[in-house]
Amino acid sequence: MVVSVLVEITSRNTDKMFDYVVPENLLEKIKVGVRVAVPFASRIIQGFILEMKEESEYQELKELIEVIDKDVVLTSELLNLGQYIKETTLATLIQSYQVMLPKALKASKKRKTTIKYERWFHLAMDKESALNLAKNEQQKEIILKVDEEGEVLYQNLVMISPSSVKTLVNNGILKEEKKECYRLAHSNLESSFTHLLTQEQKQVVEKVLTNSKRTYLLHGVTGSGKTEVYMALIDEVLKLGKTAIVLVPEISLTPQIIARFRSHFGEIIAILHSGLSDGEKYDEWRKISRGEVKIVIGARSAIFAPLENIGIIIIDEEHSTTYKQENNPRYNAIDIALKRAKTHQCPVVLGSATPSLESYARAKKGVYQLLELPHRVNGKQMPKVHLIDKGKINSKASLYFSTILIDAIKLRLEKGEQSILFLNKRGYSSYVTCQNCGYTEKCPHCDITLTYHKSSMMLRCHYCGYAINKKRKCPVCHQDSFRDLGTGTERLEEEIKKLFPTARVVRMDLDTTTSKGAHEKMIYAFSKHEYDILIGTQMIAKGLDFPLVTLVGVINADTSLNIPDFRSGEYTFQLLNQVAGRCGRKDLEGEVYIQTFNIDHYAIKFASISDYQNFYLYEMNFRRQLKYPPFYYLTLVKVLSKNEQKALEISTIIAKILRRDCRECNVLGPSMSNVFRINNVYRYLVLIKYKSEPKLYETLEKILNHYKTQAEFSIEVDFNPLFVS
DNA sequence: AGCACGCCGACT
DNA sequence: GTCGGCGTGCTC
Repeated sequence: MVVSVLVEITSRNTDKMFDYVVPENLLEKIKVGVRVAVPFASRIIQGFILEMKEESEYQELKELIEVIDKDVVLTSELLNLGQYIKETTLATLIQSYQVMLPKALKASKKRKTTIKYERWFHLAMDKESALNLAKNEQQKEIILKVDEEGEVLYQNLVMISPSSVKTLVNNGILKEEKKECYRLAHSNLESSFTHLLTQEQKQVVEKVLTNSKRTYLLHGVTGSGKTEVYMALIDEVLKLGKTAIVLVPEISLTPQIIARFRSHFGEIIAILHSGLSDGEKYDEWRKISRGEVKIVIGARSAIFAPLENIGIIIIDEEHSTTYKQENNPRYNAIDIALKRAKTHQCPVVLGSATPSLESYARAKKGVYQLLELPHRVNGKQMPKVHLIDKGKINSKASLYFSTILIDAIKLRLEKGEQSILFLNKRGYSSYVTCQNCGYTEKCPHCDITLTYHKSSMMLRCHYCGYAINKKRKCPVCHQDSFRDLGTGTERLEEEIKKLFPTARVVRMDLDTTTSKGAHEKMIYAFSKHEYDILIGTQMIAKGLDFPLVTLVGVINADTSLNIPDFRSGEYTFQLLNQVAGRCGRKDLEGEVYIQTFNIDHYAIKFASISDYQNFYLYEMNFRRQLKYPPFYYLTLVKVLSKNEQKALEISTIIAKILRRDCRECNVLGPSMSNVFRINNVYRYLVLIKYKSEPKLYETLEKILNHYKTQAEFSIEVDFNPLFVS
């Protein structure tokens, strides 16, 4: 017997099958989809069995060394899915498989994450004989305890005497048994979820149930109760004996959401999120793989959960950019969902208050079926939004807050209500500039200014992590005239504390949430009204639900508007909508204040009146004129090199080949990327626009294979990229 | 990816 | 004369 093995080496050069002879003693263990150890060149490596056959064309076969798994890790569905990922993203096949599995199942030189075992002890004989054999009081105590409970964990015996336990086992009185166990810290949050659906929600659920092979776009305003709809749908799916996958953006996978699902569905859920350790993720994965759970909730990669018999796939906040993986394989979880749904003949529900233009356009064309939840469940109007022209702010109290916003916060403090202040920039200041000579502190490895973090007195590069202590004097003119320009959340916090010395303020951004559980603790404390004001970045925009929040302030709506990307308007609209949706969710009315220099910008205007329809029409018109998605497809080719000339040279050649071989494409560039140098690597971009281009994949694959042995530069291909700078 | 093989410069 | 630099090419 011969097996074809895909070796676990991340290189285009080795991304093919290698055949091995199966020795007699392993014949019983081999299966397609298990991991094996094989000799490869002069070492031993891991790989996956992808095929079994009687003979090989290759003459000098080596022998398989070991079969690692007892159970299949890549089911036949996942094997096909990996092929699909490779074909649609041009990643290597091995990358496509690796992305579907937990880290614990990946080959690595470092210490491996393994299955955790518990040590259980029981009596090897009856109580009386055991007691007769006992040599001392401690041994007797242990025997009595074990007899009483039948079976006892090691942890509960060591406190009596670890050495006695050992002796009893050695003398054959106690018997030890190792049992596999799962490590998972259970959330102890209670949930007040009530199960009654509104008429609107019921209709949506019924529509999905009538045709279970479609893709649905659920367009529901913030607070319209999309989660209740998801849960009701899953209830129905479970009744049919089927399973469900729910994807949510990582940052909205809050303890609140988890608690809601847990209290409704109990133990049949597996939850996959970045807060889990590798071991915990592996445990959750095994529960899924063994069919011990029926529902999987998780971020992007949960779409690969090895569930059987899937009855529905739900993708919440479907417009979220987190569903696209930004490194190889550059897949989009929505595409994977559609592919898996086809295999399982089940519906996909894409939910959002602000659907991506691509999805909404598909719904309008009838590719997806549109479902709408236009009202909030509490019967309340959407919060009132006030636009504040930053050009006209002349508040004496503060540089960053308009008087009207300060008054609004003050009012909330007096009424004992909570406020959320949003600023999409962390740190203290985004530039440190010398007022005397104009020198600005920049990262030595990247083309970017350094951000000042006051708490650590350091300047940091947000691209490569470079950090230095802040200097007192300008290194160029030696004057003591550094100024901090541009405001981040850190300075905002300082300012708020100055303005409202008695207010209890908490700041949530990447800097304050790195330690494990910090994020959870802050949310919990804020929900218990231990704070009056929550200041934060992007991470507070999604999913949070606090009944006492009646004010949302957007300090600077222009940060997302100014990113150099054709989707900046769409991102701004989505962000403002989401942030605004954080208030007025229960009985109290909410108000939103948005400070901006672009008070007439369409994205801000339409967001302020929650007018998705007109935003969509306006944005579509712009996309049509400039030949952007959803009217045209995009593919982005990046050429990276430490050698600036080389990057230019290769990207120029690639653009030329594409212009020659893909005549139906519009090839733009090469151009320098927005941040030209990151970590001393230069990047050139070639952007391809097309309605249909039959030869594009083939051409790009040829280019990748042609240059696969090159070490001086690398080429990255991104189909349907979300960021093109 | 890693490692061997291979062909040219500075050393015990 | 040898040690070792990293360029090229192969791995069932």
